[in-house]
Amino acid sequence: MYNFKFSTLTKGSTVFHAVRRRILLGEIPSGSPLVEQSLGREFNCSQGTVREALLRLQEDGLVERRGYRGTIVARTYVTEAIQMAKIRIGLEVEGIRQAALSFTTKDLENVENMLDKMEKAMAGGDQYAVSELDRLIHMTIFRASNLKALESILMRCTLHMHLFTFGSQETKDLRMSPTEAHKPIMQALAAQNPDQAAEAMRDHITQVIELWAPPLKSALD
Amino acid sequence: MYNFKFSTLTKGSTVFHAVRRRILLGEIPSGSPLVEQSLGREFNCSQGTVREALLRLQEDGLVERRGYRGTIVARTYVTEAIQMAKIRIGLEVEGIRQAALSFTTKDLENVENMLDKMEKAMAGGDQYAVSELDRLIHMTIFRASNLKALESILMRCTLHMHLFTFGSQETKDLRMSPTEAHKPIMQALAAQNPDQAAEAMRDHITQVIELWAPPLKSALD
DNA sequence: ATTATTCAGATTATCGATAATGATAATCGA
DNA sequence: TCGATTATCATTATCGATAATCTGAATAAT
Repeated sequence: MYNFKFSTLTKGSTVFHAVRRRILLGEIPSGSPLVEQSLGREFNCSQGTVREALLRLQEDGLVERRGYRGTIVARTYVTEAIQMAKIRIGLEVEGIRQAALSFTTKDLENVENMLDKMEKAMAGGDQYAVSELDRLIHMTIFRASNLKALESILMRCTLHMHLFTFGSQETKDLRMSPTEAHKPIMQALAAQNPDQAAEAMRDHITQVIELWAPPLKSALD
Repeated sequence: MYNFKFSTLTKGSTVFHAVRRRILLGEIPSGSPLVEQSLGREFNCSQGTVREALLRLQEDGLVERRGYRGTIVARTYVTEAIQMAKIRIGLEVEGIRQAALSFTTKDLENVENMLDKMEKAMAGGDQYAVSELDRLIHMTIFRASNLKALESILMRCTLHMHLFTFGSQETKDLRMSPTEAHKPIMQALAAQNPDQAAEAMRDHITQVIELWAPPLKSALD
């Protein structure tokens, strides 16, 4: 009993997240092969389960599947990253504009909570948790815009930018506080002011790009 | 010998294309369930093979997979279709700008050839072939821009718009000649003129939206 | 020397069967 | 009657084994 509903990690999900984590941390460099059978052995599951995870990673743009010639970690190029950034800005700015109107106190609390966790993760030096929480916050806000079909595109762009950033430069440890960085956004959401929220979001993303991916900055007129 | 490399539809690919076709023709309406086992029986393949096809359809945004609760044909909403259209325009306009510089005579011939096939398909009343060839032409041009990672996003947007259009209104048979409709684009590509090509592409897509999806038109400032 | 051919290995693709899950209907005890 | 529990059913998730395909190296033919 106790229908605890810690449902829910299917095994495929576990593999998906584990491999995703490795890729995003750069533990498996771009272009490296991902072999279904050996991953299956490593995670104690069948090849088919790994295959499902790889298909989902492909959906996120993190791997390239090339039929009988194997699966590799996706590669990134600056020209592509620029377009990804443009799409991301367009989506998040328009998204928060919609979201601002329907954002509830509960939603705000929810995001505050994530920001707290993010602070702690940063204090603890858990780089991966930090970036995951950041994505979670942005996706949570975007979700409130009710543009479900766009979520996967947004996620793809965000992940591509992450991959590009980590692939092209070393990690910087100096970062401003997440709470501080997201404050204007939170204020605009609390005020339910769409224009203010849109501007805050645009500024925020632009700042992040400036800090983490200078090569992209110049392309964003 | 003759390594003809009609390589080759894997069985999963066959199922993928067959189901994709049905969805795009509206033979399976939005929201309908797609059951792995019964599709497997129908196509004489195993459930796992169907599953792979469904995962790929999800990547294209044509189906929603909901874990143990089944897979359904994707639904569309006007707010989402608007954003998809914006992304599509942004991508194709920027893409053809790049493509114009590297477009070869051979590429041009290739597209001309597709336009011929498209004329014939239209004469023969093969609506699906027409739309597939149109997508193929646009993707071929975009591919020349060397933005590979963006191709799946563009495809997704295009397919979403198709689904939205077919789901929300009846088929119109009156259409202008494909060759005519794409002429300004072809001329600009032949002249290798990026700005002209970009403008031609923007006009073309706008016209298509005006003709096929009026609800989207007003949202494109 | 260059081009075909063959062959071994590595890897993905497919299969058929079984387990796990979620939704709903049936049952039972207060 | 009502709420909670259990059984049933449709469907997806997973497995282990086998088939199909690709790559590259060794070999043969021109």
